[in-house]
Amino acid sequence: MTALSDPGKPALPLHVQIRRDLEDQIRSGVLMPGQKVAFEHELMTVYNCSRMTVNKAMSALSAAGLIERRKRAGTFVKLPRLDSTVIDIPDIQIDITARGESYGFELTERRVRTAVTAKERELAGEDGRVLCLTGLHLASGKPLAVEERLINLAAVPQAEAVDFSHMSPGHWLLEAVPWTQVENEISATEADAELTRRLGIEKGQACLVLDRRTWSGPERITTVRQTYDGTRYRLVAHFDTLRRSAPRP
Amino acid sequence: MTALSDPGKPALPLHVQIRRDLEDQIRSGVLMPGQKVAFEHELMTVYNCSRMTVNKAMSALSAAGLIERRKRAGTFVKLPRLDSTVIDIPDIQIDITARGESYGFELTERRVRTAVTAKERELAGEDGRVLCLTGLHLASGKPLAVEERLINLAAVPQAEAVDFSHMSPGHWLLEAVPWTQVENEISATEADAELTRRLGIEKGQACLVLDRRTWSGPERITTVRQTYDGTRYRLVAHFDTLRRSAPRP
DNA sequence: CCAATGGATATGTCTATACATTATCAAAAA
DNA sequence: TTTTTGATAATGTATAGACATATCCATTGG
Repeated sequence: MTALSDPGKPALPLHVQIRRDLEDQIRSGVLMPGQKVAFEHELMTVYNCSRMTVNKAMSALSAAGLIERRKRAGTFVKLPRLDSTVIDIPDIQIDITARGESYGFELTERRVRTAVTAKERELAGEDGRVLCLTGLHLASGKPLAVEERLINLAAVPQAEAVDFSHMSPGHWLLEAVPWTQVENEISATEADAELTRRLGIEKGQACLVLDRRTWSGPERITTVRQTYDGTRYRLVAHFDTLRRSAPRP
Repeated sequence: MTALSDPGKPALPLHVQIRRDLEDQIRSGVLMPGQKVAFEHELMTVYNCSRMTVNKAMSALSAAGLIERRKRAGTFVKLPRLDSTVIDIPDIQIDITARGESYGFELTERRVRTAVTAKERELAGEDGRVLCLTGLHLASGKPLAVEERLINLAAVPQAEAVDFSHMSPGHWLLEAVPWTQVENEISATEADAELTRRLGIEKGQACLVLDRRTWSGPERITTVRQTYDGTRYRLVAHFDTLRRSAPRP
């Protein structure tokens, strides 16, 4: 067995290597925002490769928003903007189990009805049928979040036959019905009487609210509001500019 | 003047056109998650171009996470995951003016001190000097958010000379000191006595909290907590899977 | 002194080709 | 039947060259 290449380094493609090198220089501060990056023909000689290979690396960084390229002038590290960063909003069940707690779901109410409220009609249209589910997400046995969900039965007819009494509808939907678009909204609210009772928290406590609407193509799938106990759980968003670029292995 | 090409359509590059077409098909539901996308050689004949051009379009979509490519098998629309979506968290000043309200900042407290608390030491290190600013963001003259900020004077010495009495420190920093990394955290809290007084809201009201830490290369720049009035302002996050792909003009 | 012009240059796009890599499928061997 | 083997087909990577496009910069003309 001759070791032609280190098995730990499975011969990373050259354009990936170039991209990584530049990324590292930006991340470490060797290349600061506004500073000029080497020309393509310079990197060509450094890496001893063709311009297309350098171009592929640079184009990827440009698409990721890390650098800016101007004809004749050259390439520069981009001044980052504070908007458009990446955030993780995981499925609540996955999130809870990931932090080592046991997950449970408890269905409180289940109704099938014709769309009447504005919210329901936005989802299912005039006279569409809607599955209304209300339940509780439990972390280590304790209530963590209240969920109020509407499912468009025209788009997901098989949902009507599913027993959600101990299964997270969101988790089921995630696997059963692939979506193509999502809209989320994060807000804060004060716990009203009902939240107080259902989450077992004090009246008036701050809660984090996550509203989510999903589509599958042109069709609306579901609308959900998850209200979290603000003290026990924080909908933590952890992000980082360079994550816009491809993740490392 | 012969109209070789519509001036409204400035001859979009072919690989961009191909990417857009596929994006549109995914967005509209013509191509559903899991479904097979045409082979490269098929798109070659459709668009009458070389394989490299098709490959560029497909690679971009793959990098954006919209499709999955498997050798020999082909290309498929990816099943979306609920995490890692794109969110806009704009600078508060820009955000307020963008929604047509007038913006104002009012400095409440300004101190230069040696790092003593854990938070300060995390920013400036042992015995580092820190600029502590506390202020109020005003939208249309009314308090909207309280800001508590620490600036690492070792990294940003020029901040000590700046008059922040009516200027948002965050906005100044954004232009004065380019950063390379950010970490954010969103949480909810109940308004305590001080928040109640400073924001002019009722005691116990729910507030949205945004904690942010920025780096410039290996160096820490600033730590800030912005606490928003939960009723008047919602830190609204609006996102969409396909935004991972490049934005449209 | 300022404006217009044009050349030089770096990036953008595209082609045609080559070979590498890998998963699939079918035929051959056990 | 099960396993192995090998051909095949798809993507992945890389090349060299060509032309397009935008813009910086110096030279020229007013």
